[in-house]
Amino acid sequence: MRLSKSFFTTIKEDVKSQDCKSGNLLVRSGMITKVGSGIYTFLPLGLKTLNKINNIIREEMNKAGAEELFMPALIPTEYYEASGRLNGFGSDMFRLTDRFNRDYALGPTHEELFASVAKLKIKSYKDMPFTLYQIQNKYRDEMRPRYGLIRVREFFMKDAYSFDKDEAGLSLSYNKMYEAYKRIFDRIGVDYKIVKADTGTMGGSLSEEFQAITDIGEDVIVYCDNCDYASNLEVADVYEDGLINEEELEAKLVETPNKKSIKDVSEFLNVPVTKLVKTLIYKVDDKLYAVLIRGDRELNECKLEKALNAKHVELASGDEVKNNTEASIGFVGPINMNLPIIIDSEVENMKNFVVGANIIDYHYVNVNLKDFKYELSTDLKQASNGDLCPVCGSKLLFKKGIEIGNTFKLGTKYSESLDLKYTDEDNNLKPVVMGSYGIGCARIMAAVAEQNVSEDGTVSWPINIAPYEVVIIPVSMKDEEQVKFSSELYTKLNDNYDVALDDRDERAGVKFNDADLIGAPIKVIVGKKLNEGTVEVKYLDKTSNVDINDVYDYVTDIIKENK
RNA sequence: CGAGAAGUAGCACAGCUUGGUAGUGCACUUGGUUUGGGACCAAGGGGUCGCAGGUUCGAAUCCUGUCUUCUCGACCA
Repeated sequence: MRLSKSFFTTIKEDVKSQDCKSGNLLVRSGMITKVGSGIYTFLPLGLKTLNKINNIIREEMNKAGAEELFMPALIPTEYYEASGRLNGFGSDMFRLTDRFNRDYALGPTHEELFASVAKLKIKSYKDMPFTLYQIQNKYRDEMRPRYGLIRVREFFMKDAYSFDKDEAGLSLSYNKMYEAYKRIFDRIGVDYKIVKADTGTMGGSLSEEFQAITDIGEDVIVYCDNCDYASNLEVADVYEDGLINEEELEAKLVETPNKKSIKDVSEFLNVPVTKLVKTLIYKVDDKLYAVLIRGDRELNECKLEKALNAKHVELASGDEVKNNTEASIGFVGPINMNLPIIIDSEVENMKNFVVGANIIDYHYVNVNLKDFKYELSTDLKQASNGDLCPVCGSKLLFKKGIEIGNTFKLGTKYSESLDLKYTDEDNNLKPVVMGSYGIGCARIMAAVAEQNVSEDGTVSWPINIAPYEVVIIPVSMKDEEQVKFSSELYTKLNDNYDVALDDRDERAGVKFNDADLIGAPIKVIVGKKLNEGTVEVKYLDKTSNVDINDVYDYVTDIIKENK
């Protein structure tokens, strides 16, 4: 593209409307522009990158045997009624009515429609497996859109579903998508980690997320450098201390005046915090529970929610604790507790520990499991700094990530609620076994930008998704030789590559700055040294003087090597 | 949804307290000088001050309502 003839517009200063580096860069470089809260237009430059991302996704999906289709965003609400999710989405779903007062939604997700499409084909076990996908807009009425393209209300998503007759088939389909996802993200050039993730309230047996590593990530990922272990914090396992071999003593009441915190009690009684067990009163869907966990641990609310199959959990207020136990915060404990008790599995391995006495200003020491009854023991620990890898025992590391992809073994949850069944070899009706696979297309763009923005607010795009692979800059448009050479090189390169020729009648500084803003990985600067027979080629941070007869090969070699 | 803040030219802002008919920088137009990292000088163009109502001789400014946007929190298949 000749920039003089292009819809190309950049903004010199930071924009106030953006709250992160990538949003600022994307707006300043003229790739996107904001229309409303969480709603964006993709300008020609931005659409080039988005299309490149989408093409890579398409190529790899097709290679993996998935077939593309296209569904509407405007969906009659009957589809969501049938699956029972109309209320589940609540106000996250954009709803509207037509002129006859019929109800519609802007689809937040398309499980229902995929299932109804699959029904067209699936009658017998012989009709599977197959995988369908689309790249389409999704609509979610987010409470608070933010971070440029990262949390928006209308967004592009590649969603795919696999349909199999059994778990074994699902595993094969799943692995194909998993491998395709790795190739997609590798080709795009995003820095990512694959982590174990929450299977949510939707059930399903395995969920893995592809997380782009950035500081503005909304998820925390936990990983190990020594082995492959990586997990979303929500479900991260922690290395658990084993059974303590101690003779069980008799529980004893001790006075601990005004010692409420774990630290205070530990110091006052002179016992290590790992000998303490704290009792947290949680409100789980309006029902109160006492939850026990070792003194130095934090509780993972996501795990608690799952363990109790609850919709919402929160710590009970001070008043709620007072009104429902014999004590107040700091002194509640499992003995003489009238609320149901849940314990973290690690507590099972402890002996002679300290707990609140359920009497203000008292604790029990030498407490053992036999001293109280509990309903459930399960892993409730939040991984935190200093914890060890549950697989190899090395130190766990933490980073923030943005979810850019998700692969999920859904199983039969949806096929059952959506009545998607087939006849098997023995003439029995069985639910189809499904997998779901999503990618946030434009979110990748934001994540990559976030990862590659430099201090001065410019960017260098990975070559496979750069809007332009090469920018050619004739330094002076008054120099006929520069103009001529640039134009010839442009014509030659542009046949096979995506090239911008900055033939605008601008000062060199303006062109250099704009080139940095649009982030072309290769810059060819045609300047003074042209009459000595060389031009400058800048790739990443390296600048080389290249003979004008070799430039074409030099540039094409860089592209070929890095694609 | 709770708490807070802001809407004035394409962008970033001042003016508002103390009402008198709109301003600065960038961008834009024209002319000139410049020309390897966002040039300079000069002259211009562009705004029903978010919207609606009220007070007043007179409202960007005061009052009421409303819409939108942003920040923090809660929420997030």
